[in-house]
Amino acid sequence: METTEKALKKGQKKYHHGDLKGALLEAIRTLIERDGADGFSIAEACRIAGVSTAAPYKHFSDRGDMLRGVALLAMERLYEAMKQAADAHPPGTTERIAALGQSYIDFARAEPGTFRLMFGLSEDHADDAELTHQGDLANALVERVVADHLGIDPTSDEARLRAYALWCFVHGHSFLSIDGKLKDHDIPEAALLTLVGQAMLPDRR
Amino acid sequence: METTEKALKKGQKKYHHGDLKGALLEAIRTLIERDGADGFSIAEACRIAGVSTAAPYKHFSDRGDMLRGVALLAMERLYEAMKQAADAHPPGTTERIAALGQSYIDFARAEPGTFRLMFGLSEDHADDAELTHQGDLANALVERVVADHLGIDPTSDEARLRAYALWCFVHGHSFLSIDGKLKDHDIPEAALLTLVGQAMLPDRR
DNA sequence: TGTACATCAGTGAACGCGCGTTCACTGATGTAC
DNA sequence: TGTACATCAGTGAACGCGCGTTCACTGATGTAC
Repeated sequence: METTEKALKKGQKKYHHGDLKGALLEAIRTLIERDGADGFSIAEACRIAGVSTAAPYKHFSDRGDMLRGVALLAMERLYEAMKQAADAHPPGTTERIAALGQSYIDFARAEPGTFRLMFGLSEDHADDAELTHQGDLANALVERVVADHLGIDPTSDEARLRAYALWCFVHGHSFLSIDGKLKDHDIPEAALLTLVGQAMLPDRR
Repeated sequence: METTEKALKKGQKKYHHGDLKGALLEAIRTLIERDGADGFSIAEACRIAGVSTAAPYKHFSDRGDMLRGVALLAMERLYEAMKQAADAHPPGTTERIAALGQSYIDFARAEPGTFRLMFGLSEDHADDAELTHQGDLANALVERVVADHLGIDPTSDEARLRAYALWCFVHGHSFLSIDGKLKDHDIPEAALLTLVGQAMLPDRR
């Protein structure tokens, strides 16, 4: 490790990469943003990471496994962003709901290719435990925030229904936005979030 | 034409296909449902249609043009389905809003691959006149139905905002549904549509 | 009604391409003694 | 502290593959006369 760091500092090439898995995931993510999840190639990711095309197979079983890795990391990041957004406002406020939705929309806009991957991957990895778990976390967070807002039980049918309705709306807007369907609409986003938040989740302050 | 029909009835192979363009579009649509828009291959569509791999280029400029053709037809069909759903109920009723939304959701579920194509195609064909026009038609329909429901001007900001909000919701639910994110949710769809319809578009009967 | 002809929707063979994956290998690393 | 060694993350060359697209061509069609 000592030796590795020295070599790094001197800028020498080293036989062992140090964090090839992380570097590949980042390279693939970049390529996905440029070419889409179906357009990226392992060969190009290897070129970016500066390794041979056989190297990734020490860390991933195949192409699908690489995409899965990118999607899982992205879901973790999305969850963190949503959590921070919600925590930034007190429970029961329209601002909290709006911030939660906005964090989701912002993520989709910042990484549209990765965002599409996260949801398009489903068919191949429908019963992947880690992906499912990460999705459940985000879903539970929305249900908790919505239930807090309405002052009801997070596990009640109403909380789950309203949380899902909110998610649908935010998800749909995110997709329409990154797919360019919003261009000629000039819809004010703040007004949109306020309308939905207040219509479906009446403020109880 | 006479000769062609005779040949058809006798089941003979004929040099000229008759409607190769239509047959290819249908073959491609089938493959898109099986393999996704990025997964379909021209070669396989040709095998299905029973022609050589060079034949499609008499009708389409390239691969992208073929996808564009499928998307355009699909958008026309979706628009017709939405129109029929709306026309089946009197203006101002919650049923009309619900039926309009349901027709959209049903289309997504019936042809998920094609549905994804219609919205994922945007980047390459952002300024395609026909695709844009077809999209505008559907959007105007939603705005008209929403405005009728609320008894307001379809071109008003409020009508456009509420129509877009409704679209977001239905679009998001459609995607989450076909991406399998609904599996563990067991959300009752009727309750969902009613909640959203009544919350965002109060019934004025 | 019959014939000559222009049109153009098809053929089928070929092309170059970059891909995902595998293979036997090499050499840096950390550890046991 | 020095050495022998197991480990395993890397190499680089090769593979077979199916793809999208192009080409000169062929032959069915409809039309002008």
